[in-house]
Amino acid sequence: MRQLPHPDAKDIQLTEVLRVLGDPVRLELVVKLADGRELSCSSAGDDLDIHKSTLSHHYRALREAGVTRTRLNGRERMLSLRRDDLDARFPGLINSILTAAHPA
Amino acid sequence: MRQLPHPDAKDIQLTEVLRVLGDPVRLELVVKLADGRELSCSSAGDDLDIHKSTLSHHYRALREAGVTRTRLNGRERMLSLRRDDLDARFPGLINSILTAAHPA
DNA sequence: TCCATTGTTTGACAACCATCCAACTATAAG
DNA sequence: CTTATAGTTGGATGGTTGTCAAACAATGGA
Repeated sequence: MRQLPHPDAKDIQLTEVLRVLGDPVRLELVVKLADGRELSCSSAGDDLDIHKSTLSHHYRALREAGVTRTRLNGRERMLSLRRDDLDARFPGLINSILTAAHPA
Repeated sequence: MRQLPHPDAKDIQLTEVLRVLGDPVRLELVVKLADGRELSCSSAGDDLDIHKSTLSHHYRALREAGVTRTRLNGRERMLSLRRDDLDARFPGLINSILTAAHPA
């Protein structure tokens, strides 16, 4: 498995995006990726008191919904937000969600 | 029961809104309310092939999440989208969701 | 008063979900 | 080669969810 499967941008489903983001843990993870950085799985979840396997399931849900992209990098997996793809498909959506979620 | 309980605008939670809208049936219902009309429960669900009790549960979920308002009117219940409240709390969110969901 | 209409509630049920734990894979480092 | 690191996978579990069906409540009309 050299690469992880990601849905094409055109196949990203709105209800899937909303469903996946309708979980506090996953929304928090996405907020952490909002600034465009790539984060490893461990650094993305390091201040959440959640078992690593649970986080792994969340990462998969986010990836399969098309919300995040996962890049293999040695023994790490770098997560990033698929902002361009999401913006192209659902203009303004991610922005307004992140604005709403951002405590500042 | 003269009035149904609705959350205050300030108590509407983002994850609840996203979770509730992350269901195809409920999203469809909200799309139908997008133009600002009030719809009775039966007219809102008349072209969906779903049992009326199931729809009733969806209506409650939408109302309790703060997405819709339900007004008692005789033996009907009139549904409407709480667009102002949602817009005030999460600027642009409902708009971008409706735009994304709109088939045209 | 009786009946039709509108919608809710309760129960049942299968499916799904978030979580933890233990075992596993794969890569990097020594 | 051996060990440590980064994540995943599969099982188990308890809780939630979407659905239908049947019974119920409330209103309006005949």
